[in-house]
Amino acid sequence: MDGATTPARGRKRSEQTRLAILTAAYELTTEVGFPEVTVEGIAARAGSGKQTVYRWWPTKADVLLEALALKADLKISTADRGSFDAELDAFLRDSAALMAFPGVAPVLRSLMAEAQRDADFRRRFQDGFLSKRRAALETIVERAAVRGDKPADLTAGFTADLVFGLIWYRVLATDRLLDQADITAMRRLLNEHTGE
Amino acid sequence: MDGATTPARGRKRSEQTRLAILTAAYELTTEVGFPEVTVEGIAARAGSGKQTVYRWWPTKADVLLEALALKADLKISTADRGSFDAELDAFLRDSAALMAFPGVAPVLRSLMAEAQRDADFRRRFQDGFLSKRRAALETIVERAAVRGDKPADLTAGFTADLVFGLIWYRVLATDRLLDQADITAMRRLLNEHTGE
Amino acid sequence: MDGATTPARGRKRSEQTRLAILTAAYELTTEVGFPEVTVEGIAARAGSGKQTVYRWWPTKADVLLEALALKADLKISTADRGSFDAELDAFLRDSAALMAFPGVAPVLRSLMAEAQRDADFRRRFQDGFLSKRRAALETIVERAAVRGDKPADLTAGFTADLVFGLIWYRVLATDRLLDQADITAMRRLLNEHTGE
Amino acid sequence: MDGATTPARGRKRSEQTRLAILTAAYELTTEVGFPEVTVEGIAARAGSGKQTVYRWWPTKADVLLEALALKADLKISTADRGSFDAELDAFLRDSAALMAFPGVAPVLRSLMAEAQRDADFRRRFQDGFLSKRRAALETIVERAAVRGDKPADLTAGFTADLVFGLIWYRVLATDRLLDQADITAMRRLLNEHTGE
DNA sequence: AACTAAGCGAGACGGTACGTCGCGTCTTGCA
DNA sequence: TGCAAGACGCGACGTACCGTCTCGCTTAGTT
Repeated sequence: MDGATTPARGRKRSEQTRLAILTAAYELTTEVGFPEVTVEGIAARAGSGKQTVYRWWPTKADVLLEALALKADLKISTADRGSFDAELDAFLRDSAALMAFPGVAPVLRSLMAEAQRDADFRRRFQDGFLSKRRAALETIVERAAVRGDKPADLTAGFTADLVFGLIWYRVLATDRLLDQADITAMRRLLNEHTGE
Repeated sequence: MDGATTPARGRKRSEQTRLAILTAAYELTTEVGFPEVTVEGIAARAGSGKQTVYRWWPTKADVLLEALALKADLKISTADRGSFDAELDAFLRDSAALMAFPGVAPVLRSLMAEAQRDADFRRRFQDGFLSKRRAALETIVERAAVRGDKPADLTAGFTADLVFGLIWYRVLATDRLLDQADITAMRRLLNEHTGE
Repeated sequence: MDGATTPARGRKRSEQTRLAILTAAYELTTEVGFPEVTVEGIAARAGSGKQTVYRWWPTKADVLLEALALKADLKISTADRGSFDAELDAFLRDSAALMAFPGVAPVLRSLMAEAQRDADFRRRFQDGFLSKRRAALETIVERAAVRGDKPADLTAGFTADLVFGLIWYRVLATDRLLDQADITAMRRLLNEHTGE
Repeated sequence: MDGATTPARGRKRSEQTRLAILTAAYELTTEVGFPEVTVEGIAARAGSGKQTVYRWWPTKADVLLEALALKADLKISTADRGSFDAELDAFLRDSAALMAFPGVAPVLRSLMAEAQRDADFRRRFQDGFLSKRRAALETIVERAAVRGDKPADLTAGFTADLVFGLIWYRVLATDRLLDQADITAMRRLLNEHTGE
């Protein structure tokens, strides 16, 4: 119900243009870097008018946030793997793989940067990206709690802060991404006193 | 010795102007937020010319980086407190206090954001801020290793990534700062298997 | 035919803004003098953006050159009056009247000065103003030649140099404009040996 | 008397620096054109400080006005040659020669342009250059009046306006200098009705 | 088939800040 | 006191994008 939202008169939104804009934004960002990307530049490369960009996205960061979903596989498996450690391992591997996907790390760094500058986008970035990933990890921790193999004194929230803290700090403040050693160290740290 | 530096001809740099610019930049940032701060605005409030700002700092972020040292006490105690846990506790308290200092959290968020946009500033931010704090924490971990109360399988680098990851992720991605519970949780996590 | 000109897409140029800019430029020049006029000032008074000025005119001198055509009647009568002397008289009176029109003398002095500084504007000033007036005077001389009452050994070009030389030298190097005595002297000089 | 004007204490003005500045100004003007010449540029080329330029000359145009006297022979012969025509001929040849001297025409055009922009310099340019040459020509005309071979109805002033008008209009508004034909035409014009 | 919305590419518009340039003034230390 | 060096306050430059606003055209329903 509530389907009475005006029966959609006039010309329909062009899906082709939408994709052209998202692609242009993503490519431009990888080529010249986010700060050099302009709405004018996106529109020019996409062969669209500026107005068309502004009609559907409030800022260029929002274009990129949507482009990310188009370009990279953002799905994280939260399937039950029998043990907390196995699921944590899968989660960390998935996250590392996402970061290693071409163009993803620079885009995410730019979006996190933009979230510091624009409070409105910050909220959209949290809702559209950050909290989805957080929810996945918290699901794993909570399932471990039910199952009984969760480290005794870790809350889901603190665990998420730790894990995402590591991932983000690496990409934002250092020039290294997560490697196998990091994943191993994190698993050992979070598992060692499980049974205590 | 070392006398090869030109004997300083011409008018000397005005220390008064330097302080006025740093103060103006810091105040403006707390008042209107970093993105709204302009070099023109800084110069206007400081009663200086734009050129004077550009003569000594490459970007407004660099002004703010230097202003931070002026406004906030950036010293972290790395004094030997007898145990790893005591020193970690002091470090975390110091860090939490710094973040809670008026204006510091917004400024640091802005500088980290800027470091994502400007590769040159990124390096200056790392050298002038990030690596100094990292070095302090690594000192603590290494002293613990010598002393023998360091958690067995933690390297200094990974420990730093974990600790700073938590601190930065909190301020960048959430709206909460470190509290006593976080400090306790982190200490317990890093100490529990010390003797194992 | 001649339809090869692109069919004019996008928003059209605002005639209202064009007039506002021309008027602002002319008024500012009479109020504070050409060197104190800035493109910023013109745009501000016209209520336009600087870019709009730069989009249509290469320099502030070009704005003024066009404003001149708007503000002052630049038409010179070259109608056949029966005799060279009568037409020369009319031409000199018209020229003196133009120079006496409010604001015109300062504007023309400024444009001639600018033509010395900027070789590109020099050409536009010649094409858009100087050679038009020259052509008018040369028309008069050539008609006199046909009619037979032209001073024997004066070419059209030299006559133009003499007449415009007098007019311009007066306004540029002295502080007096042409008066009736000057017009009489010039007519006598150029007519006396007509029949010889 | 009045010799009590302080016996000149302190270091004396450096004649070497004065010449270096005048030469630098003249050369720069011929090389890059007056508008591109800056006081900073003059000082840099002369190996002096900006302050030294400002101490002795109010504007760069004044430097150039003085440099002109240094670089070009500004003397005009007003010697009695027996007839008005002979003296006029000499005057016109001298003037044409001056204009043809390397660098002089561009410099004079620039100074005349500057005189339109700066009322104070205008006066100094008139006193230091224009009226000197005018005086020379008026001397010739007045001597002719005494001698009795002056064109009957020409005043000295109007004659000067005509002659200088021609010379200046040519250099300011056209791209041709005076040639032999012009001199001949002018002589014929001003002499033909001498005996009437 | 005609009418009425909307979407669209194009591009002009009012703004605002950029980073640079040159102005003319003011130390600073040496001659 | 003159001078070279050079920092300073100031203000305009011409450019780049911002986000908004026509403009004429295209694409769909709705009458």
